[in-house]
Amino acid sequence: SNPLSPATAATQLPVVIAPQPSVLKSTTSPSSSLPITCGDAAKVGQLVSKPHQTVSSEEGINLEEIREFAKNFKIRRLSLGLTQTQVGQALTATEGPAYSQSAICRFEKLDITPKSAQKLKPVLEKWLAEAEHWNQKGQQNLMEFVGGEPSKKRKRRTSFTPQAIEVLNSYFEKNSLPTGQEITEIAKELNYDREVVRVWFCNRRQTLKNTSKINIFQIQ
Amino acid sequence: SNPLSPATAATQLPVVIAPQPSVLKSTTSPSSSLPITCGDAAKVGQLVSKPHQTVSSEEGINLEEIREFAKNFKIRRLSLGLTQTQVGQALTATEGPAYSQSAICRFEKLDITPKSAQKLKPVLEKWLAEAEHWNQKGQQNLMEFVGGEPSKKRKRRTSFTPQAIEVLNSYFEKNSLPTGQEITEIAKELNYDREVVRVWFCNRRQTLKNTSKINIFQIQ
DNA sequence: AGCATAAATAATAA
DNA sequence: TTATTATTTATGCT
Repeated sequence: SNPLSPATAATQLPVVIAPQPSVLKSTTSPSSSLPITCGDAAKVGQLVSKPHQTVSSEEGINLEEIREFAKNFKIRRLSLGLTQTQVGQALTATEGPAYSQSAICRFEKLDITPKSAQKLKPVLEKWLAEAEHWNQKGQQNLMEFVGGEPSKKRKRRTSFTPQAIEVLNSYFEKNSLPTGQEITEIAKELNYDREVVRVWFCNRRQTLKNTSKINIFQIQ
Repeated sequence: SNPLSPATAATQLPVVIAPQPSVLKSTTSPSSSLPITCGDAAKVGQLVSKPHQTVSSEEGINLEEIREFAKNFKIRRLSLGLTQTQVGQALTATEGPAYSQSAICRFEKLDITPKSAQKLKPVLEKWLAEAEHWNQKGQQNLMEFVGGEPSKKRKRRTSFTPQAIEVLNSYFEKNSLPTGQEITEIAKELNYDREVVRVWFCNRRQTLKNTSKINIFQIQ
């Protein structure tokens, strides 16, 4: 199976979120002493903080339920290793109109009206459950479901221009351990500091080492 | 009590992390087909991917156990709403020498030697358990334990005037990487917070990079 | 309704 | 490790 998920029966430390887990980011700041303007478009995050009003009067919406879901949604999303952007894009692809990163963000923060939240909740719930289902079958399946690149590598930090990197890489391919003389020449050609080029090769070798984690013979 | 933790008995959707949760970020890219140079200082992330070697031969270290812990550590940390920086700072305060954000990052990514990981694991385990304990008693207690501000609010988003942006851009054109001294002067001239100006340059460099990246065909 | 981008967080070159 | 870049999240705005 997935090399990232070996055959050990269960996690050694089963992660069970505490009965009353904290909000991931204390975004719904409880210390906010601003008066709740329960006017035309009060947000869930505001309403739910009112102790006795857990059900939106007009709509018959269980705000408490939504709040719990929003909280759990974030944790489950993170457990799957997904970003708000990924969720938004995937939803846009599968569910129809458009779900921007902003929309996911605002849902998680409950910075939306109860009506919007109520509408969005089942969509997210269904999608997340499906995503978790695919994840069971391996990370690759999840990423396929999400629609992102299966293994989009994080771009390496660099202060070099793309052109320079291309040249450096071509040199590196030929010889990953250039001599001092060669380094000097490359630096001159690219018009970079010699020391910078030397360090680039060091880090490049380092990266190679660190990224060559997977045994090529190990078919998942 | 805490307005964030109302009296509802339990979470409606108890978040139980799946038996085999995925790594949060797919950092250990499985597609890498580079040969493993099992040299002097193989990292846990490297070693653990070798199917039959779950125990480091020399050290008697259970790599699989460490990997599971690292994975769960991240999820549990996020569930508590803590950042790597917070963990590092708190550990530095309570446990002694120094645990930087980078150190936590590297542990979670297992970009460290088994020996280091083995040494760090119990420290993190103990600390995290304690943090979870305090969290049970309310978010405030957790934040107190962590030592950070109870509810550090996100800075309000700054709106630059068009004039200010014009000036900033002209500076950026001349030098996209101003020194601390220069930043201070620019901030003073424009009457903006120094930090705000610094971040503006960071983001501006980012934007430039992202837009100039479009025409790169590095399709392998 | 969502884009553009400021701010915050994580990863990594030095 | 430490500074800085890369990435993600959050929000001002229209």
